[in-house]
Amino acid sequence: MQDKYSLLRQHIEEIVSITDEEWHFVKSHFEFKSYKKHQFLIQAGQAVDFEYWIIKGLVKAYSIDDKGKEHILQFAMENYWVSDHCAFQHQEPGTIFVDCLEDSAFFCLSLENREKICFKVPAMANFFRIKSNHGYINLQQRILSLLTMTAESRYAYLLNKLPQLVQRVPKKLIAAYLGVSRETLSRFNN
Amino acid sequence: MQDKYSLLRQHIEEIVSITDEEWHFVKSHFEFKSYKKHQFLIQAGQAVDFEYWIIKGLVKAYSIDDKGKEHILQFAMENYWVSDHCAFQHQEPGTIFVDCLEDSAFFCLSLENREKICFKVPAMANFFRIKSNHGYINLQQRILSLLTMTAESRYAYLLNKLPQLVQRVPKKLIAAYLGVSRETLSRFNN
DNA sequence: AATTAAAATTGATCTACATCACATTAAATT
DNA sequence: AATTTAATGTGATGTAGATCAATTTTAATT
Repeated sequence: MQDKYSLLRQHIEEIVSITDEEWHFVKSHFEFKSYKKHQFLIQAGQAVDFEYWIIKGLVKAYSIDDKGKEHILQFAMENYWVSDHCAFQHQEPGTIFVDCLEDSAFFCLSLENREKICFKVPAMANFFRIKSNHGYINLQQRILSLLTMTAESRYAYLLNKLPQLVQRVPKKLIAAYLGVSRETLSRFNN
Repeated sequence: MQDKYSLLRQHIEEIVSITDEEWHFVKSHFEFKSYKKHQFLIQAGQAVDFEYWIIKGLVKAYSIDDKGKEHILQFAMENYWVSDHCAFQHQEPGTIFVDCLEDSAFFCLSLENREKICFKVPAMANFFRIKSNHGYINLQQRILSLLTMTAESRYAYLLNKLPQLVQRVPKKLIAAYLGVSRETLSRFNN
């Protein structure tokens, strides 16, 4: 049964162990969806129904400022989790956009279902705790990079850390992620 | 029994419910410590033994760049959690400093003890999961503020969000938190 | 209270990076 | 293959904020 569900179970069992019975329960709370390139998972102003675990594909999460400029909060690809976590958590209208840079497939988890599985299956509470902790650590490092590094060294750092991402994504989006204009990025090294 | 331990229990029970028995178990895994102003909880290059829950006081978590300049990752006061989470999680030498801006008191939790209580008391796994999630959301908002706002509007935003912090802390540290020089900060508004 | 040290202000100058404008190249779409 | 659309590159110029330097104000410490 090497179907798409088994990928999710593998992802979970890299962090915690769950029994077949628990997995059966957990599995039933996820919903599969797939989207084409350019389609939106989340739009500012609208309800945020899910957190998305990415089976396949690549998305960007971003906000648009008053001048219409795009600022990228996150790129998310296979095995990443993405949502407008703030709006999702508080069940408020979203403030950011999430759309697909490639055709993509997801397992979707509602807030209600997430809380159900976390309180019914303790291992899942630990799974999300540990995942969330890793996410927190990553964001702290990004904040430090924004405070301490020049745009050019942030670019060098990203090239080193996620070379495949820089290949997979137009440079103007890399610029919007690094907090630099695309013109300036284009003037950096090679 | 309105001692310092009851504050911690209150803090936990704002998020999840635990029985007296569970609390007894949890409580025994925390260690109380207090530090004077200017003392270090964590220093770059040294082991990071704990996560700290702040009972009383105020600390800053920061890194020092190659030019000796200080960049503040976090201010933490009563009811906040603070550590070098990255080093703590991986049990590696720290890369940041955490020191006290005021005389402070803490409950300290080792990694081993954190995992023990999370796997023994499911409610605690949920407590840390939910706390970590909130932290993640806050950091995302800070990243967006660094990407989208000018230094001046970041300052206005902070003044509005945490006015008491801005009172409690020298402005040059506020500058180091916002990612702006103290001279520039001093030229803003009122 | 006196002394020392730290914090905040203010001016002058410098620089990393933004913005604007337009040319070039590459990738979608018909 | 031809046409449209998006991505990238490059020069010229502008600006938010940095850095340097010196002064004033405020807070610690003896």
